[in-house]
Amino acid sequence: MSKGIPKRNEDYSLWYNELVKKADLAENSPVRGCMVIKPYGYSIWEKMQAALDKMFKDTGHTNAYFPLFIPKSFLSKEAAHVEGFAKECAVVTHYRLKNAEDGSGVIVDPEAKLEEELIVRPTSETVIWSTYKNWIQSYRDLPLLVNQWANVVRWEMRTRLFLRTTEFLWQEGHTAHATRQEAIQETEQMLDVYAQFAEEFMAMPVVKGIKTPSERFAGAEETYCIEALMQDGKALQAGTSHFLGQNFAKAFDVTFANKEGKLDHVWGTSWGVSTRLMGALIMAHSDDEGLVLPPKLAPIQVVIVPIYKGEDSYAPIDEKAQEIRKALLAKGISVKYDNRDTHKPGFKFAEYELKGVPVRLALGLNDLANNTIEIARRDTKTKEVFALDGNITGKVEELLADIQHNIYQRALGFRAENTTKVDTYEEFKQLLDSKGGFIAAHWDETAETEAKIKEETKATIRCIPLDAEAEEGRCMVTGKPSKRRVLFARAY
RNA sequence: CGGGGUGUAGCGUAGCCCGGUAUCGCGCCACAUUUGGGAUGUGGAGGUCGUAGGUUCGAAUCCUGCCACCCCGACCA
Repeated sequence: MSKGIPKRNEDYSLWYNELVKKADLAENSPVRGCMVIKPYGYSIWEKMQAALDKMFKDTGHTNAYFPLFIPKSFLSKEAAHVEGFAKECAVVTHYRLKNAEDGSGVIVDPEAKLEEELIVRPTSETVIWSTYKNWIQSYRDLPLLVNQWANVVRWEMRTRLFLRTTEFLWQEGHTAHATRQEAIQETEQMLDVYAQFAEEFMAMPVVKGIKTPSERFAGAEETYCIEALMQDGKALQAGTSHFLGQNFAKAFDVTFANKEGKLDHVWGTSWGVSTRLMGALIMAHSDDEGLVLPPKLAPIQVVIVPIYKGEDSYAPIDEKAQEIRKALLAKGISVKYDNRDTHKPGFKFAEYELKGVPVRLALGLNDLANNTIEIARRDTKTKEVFALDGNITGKVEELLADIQHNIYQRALGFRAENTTKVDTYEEFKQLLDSKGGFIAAHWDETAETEAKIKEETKATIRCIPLDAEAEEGRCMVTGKPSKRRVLFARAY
């Protein structure tokens, strides 16, 4: 491992790419746009999964698994849906390889052509709704609350580790309801779950809002989202929850008999977050020394580094360190005791900073003599000497909680500083090119104006915030009346 | 998918213009001395120069196709 990573303020995207690789989160695979998620990176994803999965279960959902392949014909059932995904689908056309006759290797066997091509799922609405048709007959079968953890493939033109990969991991919830109102409530509930997860676990503040019609999910009647602000002033869509209306139910003819015995189409929702959250997590908190992980998602919450001179001094230090390690483990804290004698302490310090371990304990001969331990925290990079006759596990628990809180507050402060109200288009453009961030401005609610702004400034309407206050104003571009401000930003 | 750039050991690179089988640093292995912020010395291992062709007596070097990565556009979780 070479020393250091590029500086954030010199080249943000280079900093990001190098950090992902140097911190052992992921690397590129031989196939364009696909990544290998390395054990350390995957551990973080597993923690995210565990927390989200519990939240889904707590709100009444259960997991299931639907197939990777979708018959091509399914994609054409919901018009807007095809429109949205057709351009980025991977297609399976054959099922067999054979040795080339000239010995040059394997080739696709032309005789093994599929009658109907299979699409590698870009999302699962179509397979799932075609299945739901058989699962739902009566209002007694509703609501149907299912989630799946899966991989999906979207043939994106331009990819970036975690932020946009050809294949990515995600969860997709797909629910069916008897009434419009209930489906909308579900959509909103899951948006709240995402927002709560982002803020509580990722320590990342988000804005809850609604997408404009042009940014809406293909096949949805309404798309809700959570939007986060990254350190370079760009926005990142961190999760979406869609109210599908009866679109998919109609496309796949999913009906139910209501209490009056009348047939009606069911109302649907779908909602998802992906490994893109890893990118959000990295960009929300990390610095020039490496990752800064929120304690609630850090695979290693505490690292203990023994510092000794010669074999003789190791035994007593080891004994004390083991004792502390066990005490922390007993409190449910994940601890790594790094007693490798192949690396010096300074090397280890730098390495755990790169990997974002929230708390570091260093224990040496001086500490043994004084009955103390050195405690360093990653978020502020400060150190203190703690007397071991105090409650070390309590101290660490407190510190972990404080770090979690502190990085959230820091990100919240950053967002506040980088959210600006703007009333003129000139000011808007100027701000985008200087500090960026979220810009709250009036808009005339037309797709034309939205497109014009996007074309001229590359900024998009991230969302119409749910908590946007009613405020009479005039569209900054056309001067037409507007009832509230919407949130603009350049985005990932 | 269009424009630009890059690809040499695990990582970062020199060599390429002006063809003669590869430089340096980090890392790796062994031993010794080290260990409170990325250790030092000595010795050693590791490369079909992204890939497939072509030109040539000879290709990392020149030409062509392909693959991947980075940047800019169009597309997007």
